[in-house]
Amino acid sequence: MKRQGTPSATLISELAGVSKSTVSRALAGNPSISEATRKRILKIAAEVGYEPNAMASSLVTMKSGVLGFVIASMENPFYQEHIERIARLSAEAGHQLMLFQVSATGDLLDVVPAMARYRLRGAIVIASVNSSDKALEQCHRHGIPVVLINRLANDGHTSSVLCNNEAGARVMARYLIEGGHRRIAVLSGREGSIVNRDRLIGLRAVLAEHGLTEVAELKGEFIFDKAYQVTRDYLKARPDVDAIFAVSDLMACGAMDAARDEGIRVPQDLSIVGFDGIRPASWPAYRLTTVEQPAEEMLKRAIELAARPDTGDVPSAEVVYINGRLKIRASARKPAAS
Amino acid sequence: MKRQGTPSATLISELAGVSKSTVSRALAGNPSISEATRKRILKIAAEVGYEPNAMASSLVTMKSGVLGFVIASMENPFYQEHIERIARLSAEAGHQLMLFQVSATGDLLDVVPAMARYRLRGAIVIASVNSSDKALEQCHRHGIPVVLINRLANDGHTSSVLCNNEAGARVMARYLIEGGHRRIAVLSGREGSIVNRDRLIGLRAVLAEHGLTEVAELKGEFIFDKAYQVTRDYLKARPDVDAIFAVSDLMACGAMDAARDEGIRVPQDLSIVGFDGIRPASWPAYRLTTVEQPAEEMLKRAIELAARPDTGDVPSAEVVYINGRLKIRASARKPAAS
DNA sequence: CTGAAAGCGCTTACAG
DNA sequence: CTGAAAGCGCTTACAG
Repeated sequence: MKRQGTPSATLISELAGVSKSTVSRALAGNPSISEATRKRILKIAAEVGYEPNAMASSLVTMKSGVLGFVIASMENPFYQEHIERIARLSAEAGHQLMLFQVSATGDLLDVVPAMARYRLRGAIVIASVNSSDKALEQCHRHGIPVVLINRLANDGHTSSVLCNNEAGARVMARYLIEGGHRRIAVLSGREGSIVNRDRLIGLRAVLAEHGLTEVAELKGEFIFDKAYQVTRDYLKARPDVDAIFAVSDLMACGAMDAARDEGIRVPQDLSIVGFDGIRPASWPAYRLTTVEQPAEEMLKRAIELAARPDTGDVPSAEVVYINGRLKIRASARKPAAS
Repeated sequence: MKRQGTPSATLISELAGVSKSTVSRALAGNPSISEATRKRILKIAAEVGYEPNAMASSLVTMKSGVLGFVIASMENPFYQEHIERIARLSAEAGHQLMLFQVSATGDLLDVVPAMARYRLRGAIVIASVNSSDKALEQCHRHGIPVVLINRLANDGHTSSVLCNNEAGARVMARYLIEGGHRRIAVLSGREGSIVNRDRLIGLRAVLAEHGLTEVAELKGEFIFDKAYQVTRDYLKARPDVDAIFAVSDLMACGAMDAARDEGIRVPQDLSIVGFDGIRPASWPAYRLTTVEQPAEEMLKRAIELAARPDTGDVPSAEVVYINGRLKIRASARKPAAS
């Protein structure tokens, strides 16, 4: 009368007339079990709908199949768009994904206790969540490898996967120059963000090679409305500007809307480019020329690093950069065909 | 030499010189523990960074604090945008969220085994994942209450939370009529979708009250590109149409882009409205008049239903409808001020 | 107010 | 090829 709820290995073993050790082995595909018994056990398990309790397994094996994915309340749709992708990739790699959300003003530290309670195999943290050294150190103490997306840590044990933001910005800057643009303004993101920093560095390096500097820095803070407003204010005075290099697609879209509302044609009067590869950037309203982050590869690598088998000896942190890809659409004047 | 890894209750008990029962009680806030011992235990626990193993707890308490969130690879950004919201709401309700992703051509059935292995407390399934009767029945057998978002099941145990799509469509239709629109085309979604069905029903009911029917049905299948193309083809012939009622914001944005590319001004020449409340709909490129789904309330209710305490006796399925809200922006001609 | 014991559902040496 | 036993880290009656 005990087993009224979910079937357990014990139930199957009774039904099959074997020990629960055998049931466990049969379901795990242990080759030491005879074909006949395995078949019988599998059949019975299927009939009663038995699935081994993952919590119990992980308790005894001392390893978890659960990866944490830490997100922040974010304005940038880039990560939102890839949530399915990371869920799919984790599943393919044999892991489950558990979501942790930290508020815009919070810190990774807020969710470390929960992460620890679930004894995560590893965790992936997106750039927009504040990750204090203390939080990172606690993760390490809890034995949870963490990998940061588009962000760097300087402790010895936190890995990072980044789009090669500087290189991508260089490619874009060169494209702009080849297109004949000389007076380039930059629409920048939040200070202190490594994404913002590296993309600016890339742009400025190329400008410098050509004896140029940006004609203006508009501070969009990675926020759509802010980007719209600051761009609109800037354009109102009809400045002598060729192109706006936005540090993110979201801001580029805001800038394009500002131009439209000012009656400025893109790209005839002004080129606008972005970085990221968000969906709306491809819509006819924008047709944004941009550098696409290699999301699939980045996430795949992040999962590998987060789930890296625990080889006793300290696996030193890895930092991997993956190149983005220039996506030419219609928001920037193109180089003359050669 | 055993406890080298993550601290356990046993470690704390040794450090504090008490039994692990006491440790467990102290951390659970059991009032039978004296202030002094509790303080001491809490202090030690904090020092070594002890967090009780959630897997072990759920094993003995036989209850899980984990909710499943089942998503599909989807074109519609509506749910993507609310992933943070549901993560936050779950956390506030004391649950963790585990993500399950089923492919566009797959079925909920694909992830039921995984859901079962983790002995989920409950699961929330968004409209775009195919949920066969068989999948739903298996969830029931596994004791996992499932709640469907914007979709209905006809078995007796699956709950649903829906935006009141029909009522919302009625409100919008009336608004259009009051604005003087008489020749209204509809840009519809996928057949068989209850969202599509109910929104069409609402629209048509109001049209009928005014002796009208739609002047055309454009099939957008809930896909941006499709909506753009079908609308553009339709508008090319300069049909005599007042307004396009799009069954989703995403399609409305596609339709607006089509109008723009055809040189048709919105709303001067043509009104276009949507339904959902996605972010880009609020951007200056669109300024879309729409009906916003009450996502916060819907998700909150869904979480409550999915986490409903298991009261032995079968909790019959609940179906809750929540009204959307008309959001007036600039994509539709407004009724004359009265 | 606290502890010893049993048990949740598994896996894995250790025997045979 | 299979089983009995121990144990993963907890919680919870049951005693005291």
